[in-house]
Amino acid sequence: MNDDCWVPPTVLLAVDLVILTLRESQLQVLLIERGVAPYRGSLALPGGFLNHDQEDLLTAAHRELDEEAGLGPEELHLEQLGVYGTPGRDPRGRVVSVAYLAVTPRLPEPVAGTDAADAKWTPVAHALSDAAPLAFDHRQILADGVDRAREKLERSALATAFCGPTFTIVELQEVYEAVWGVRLDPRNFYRKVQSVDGFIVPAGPTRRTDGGRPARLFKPGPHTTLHPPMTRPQGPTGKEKT
Amino acid sequence: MNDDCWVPPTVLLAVDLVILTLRESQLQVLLIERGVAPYRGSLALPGGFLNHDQEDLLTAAHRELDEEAGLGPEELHLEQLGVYGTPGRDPRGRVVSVAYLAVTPRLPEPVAGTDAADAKWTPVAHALSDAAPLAFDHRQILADGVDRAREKLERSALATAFCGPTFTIVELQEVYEAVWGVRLDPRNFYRKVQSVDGFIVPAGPTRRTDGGRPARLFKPGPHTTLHPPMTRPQGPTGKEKT
DNA sequence: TGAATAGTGTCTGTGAGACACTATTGT
DNA sequence: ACAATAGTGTCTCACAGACACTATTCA
Repeated sequence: MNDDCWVPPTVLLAVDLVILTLRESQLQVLLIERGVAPYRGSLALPGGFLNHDQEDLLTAAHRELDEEAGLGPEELHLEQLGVYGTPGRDPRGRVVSVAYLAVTPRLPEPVAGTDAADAKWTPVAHALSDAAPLAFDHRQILADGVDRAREKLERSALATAFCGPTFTIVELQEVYEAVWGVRLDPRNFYRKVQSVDGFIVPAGPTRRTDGGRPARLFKPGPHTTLHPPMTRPQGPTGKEKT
Repeated sequence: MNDDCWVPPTVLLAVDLVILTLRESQLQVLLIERGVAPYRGSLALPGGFLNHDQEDLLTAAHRELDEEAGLGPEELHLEQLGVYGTPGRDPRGRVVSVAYLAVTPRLPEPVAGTDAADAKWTPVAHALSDAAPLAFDHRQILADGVDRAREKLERSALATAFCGPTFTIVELQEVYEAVWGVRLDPRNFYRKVQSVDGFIVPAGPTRRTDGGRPARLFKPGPHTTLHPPMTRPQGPTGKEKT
């Protein structure tokens, strides 16, 4: 089957980042407008090729995160999402891309003067719609990333990664509502989230709001996996397979 | 940051397969004994490099599955597990490997006369122990694969992929017990599994056993996601993070 | 005082787990 | 008849969801 002189083919390796945050109660993703061909002018996920032959994948992801979004590696949730390597997905040749999922609490204005200052926060619903066709197969990658985030909210403390160092329970609820695309009962959520062992712990006193009773502040607890898990109402949001 | 003449580095791309099955009520994995350096003589997951420049990743995984395990693509659960690309993981150079998880119901004897006839079913517990050091980072890949399987048993109909076209409920229970490493109450499991909508449906009459009442036969139902999910007893099996 | 938001009490239905019990086979 | 395995009934406890109610702030 193999020639004696057969050598395995090589491919170009890239990383792509799905960077999610919550802005204006909406799930948003960081997109950049491509300045070079291919797909020049289209929106795309931040990403790029490995810098050199010995660069680790996760290191490369962090480097791109810093270059294109100005976000350092401190306390930033970063998780491998999958590999996208269909031949023809990139017109430049055989490019295999490793996608990473990142979640950030911060609300920096459209990212300061960085390498790619044309980075824009975009509502996920819009980025996935037909109105804004993304470059390459980035729409699929984004969809997979959002799906992953939805699942991880159930069994992990990922939701706190959307919030600042301290947060109110209502803020946490907004994360669940935005990512899952559902409405939750505040009273039941209030007790449920506190009954999960090690999920959140009280932090400091209270925070004033628009004119109601001030809310208690919490910070992430010691556990990253939730027992019992948060239960997502079965709804039209999660794609059901028949 | 980039030279004008900078070109992105290329890497070698491989696929590795975690092929799980149930034999003698144990979760077992298909391993091959390497005939060539590096790690000659060690046990390793089946896998190999891309055949050519335009081969799709999933296609390559199916090809290796066929070559090394004699398993065709028919009705075989195959799912991307992750990418393993740490520099130095392969002494031959920069090799990035895409791992796939496969689950098979069949119990072919140690695989017929195929390309790699030294493929062996090995209990996962043994393969993960220090007694049988696997080549490369395959121990980590295997551990990740088993973890993924454990999670998927909860929310998907993956368990039926371990069984033949028809199966009894006790057989299905043995899958859960072996993969999760727990004991379940047969009576509660019996009703639970039937209450999950579209998980399993009756098939044919009954199957005789060693000397008790014959069991009804079932086959996989139309749904691949389980509502509500099967609940795994919290135990020392699933790694808890603190 | 009233609007607004935070937080509590309590009921009800569903489902998990425990386990006594019945049903159907081989020897 | 008895052992062995399949399948049913039923109780109890925990928890999700619904929702009335209390608490604390600002205007």
